[in-house]
Amino acid sequence: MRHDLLDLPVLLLGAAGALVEGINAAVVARGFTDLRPAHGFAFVRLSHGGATVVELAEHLGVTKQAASQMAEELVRKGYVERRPHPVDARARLLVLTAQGVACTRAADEAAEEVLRPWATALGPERLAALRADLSRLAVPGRIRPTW
Amino acid sequence: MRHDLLDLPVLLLGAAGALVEGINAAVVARGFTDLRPAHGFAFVRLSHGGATVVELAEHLGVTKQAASQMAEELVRKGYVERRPHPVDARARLLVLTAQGVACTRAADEAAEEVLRPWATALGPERLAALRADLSRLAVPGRIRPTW
DNA sequence: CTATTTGGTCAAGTAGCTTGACTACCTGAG
DNA sequence: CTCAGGTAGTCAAGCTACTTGACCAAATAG
Repeated sequence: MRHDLLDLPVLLLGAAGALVEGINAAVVARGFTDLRPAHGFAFVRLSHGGATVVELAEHLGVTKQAASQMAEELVRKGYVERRPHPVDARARLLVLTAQGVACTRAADEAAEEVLRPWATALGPERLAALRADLSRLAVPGRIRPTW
Repeated sequence: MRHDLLDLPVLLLGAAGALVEGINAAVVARGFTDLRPAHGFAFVRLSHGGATVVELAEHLGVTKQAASQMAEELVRKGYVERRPHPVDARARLLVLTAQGVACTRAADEAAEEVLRPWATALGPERLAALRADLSRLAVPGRIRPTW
């Protein structure tokens, strides 16, 4: 292994951080000023048929209490709705409201916008190769950036 | 732009997170059990001739008060030493102790160890290409993962 | 039916940051 | 030189997103 690969962690972190910051800034610029990146990660999980608090907690890598608090916040801000769970009377299904769906659309646009300069800098084929290589690393997928 | 590029943020975040977690776990396994990844980022800045509190704060992307608190913690734990600044009597130069240097060596070994499976999965040339592409993105370099 | 597990919330505590205020020292204009 | 303003660092207090612990209600196992 080449020794200068050791700065790969820094590069990876920088790229990921810039991406997250950029997307969040673009989402805020679109009027969703009361959201953090962590909320976006929650939206990702909720946007496919909803999820329970426990499922959200697992997705975010936090305790169910923390997930419950975030859910409460998102409900209060109008992005999420609590519905009775279809098969489990204890559980409640968290689903996005119309405002929540609008926010995810804005986030998609923001992501594309932030990625555009990357595509022009690297060329589309190199960027696609980057994505392919990263996807082959079989990353476990835990999203929990609170270091 | 291909539409499946939109999962690049998730991939990038996952890869960066896995790397940071892996390196930190390996460092902890080598006996440095009282350190977080954020301390590693501080060591990166201090390992080249030391730095002042303000310089450390800029590197970490936090306030000088936060950097001062971390410096105090690292001094207390024996990784860092405060020396009078050679040209500015207000400032104090933070430098790594022998223990701090040993920890950075352990972190280098840990990074190599964590990257090894990546090299075998992608092949050395693809990994090098990955690094090259990332470095061309001109990432500002702010390391501040507290979202 | 009872015993255990599971989904969710309430409550209190904590770690790592923030803003604000202050001292000591440096720097530049006159 | 003096002195006004800027800078390095610390102390203090406050905030926020998390944590652990306790608890209830509903599901599930025996």
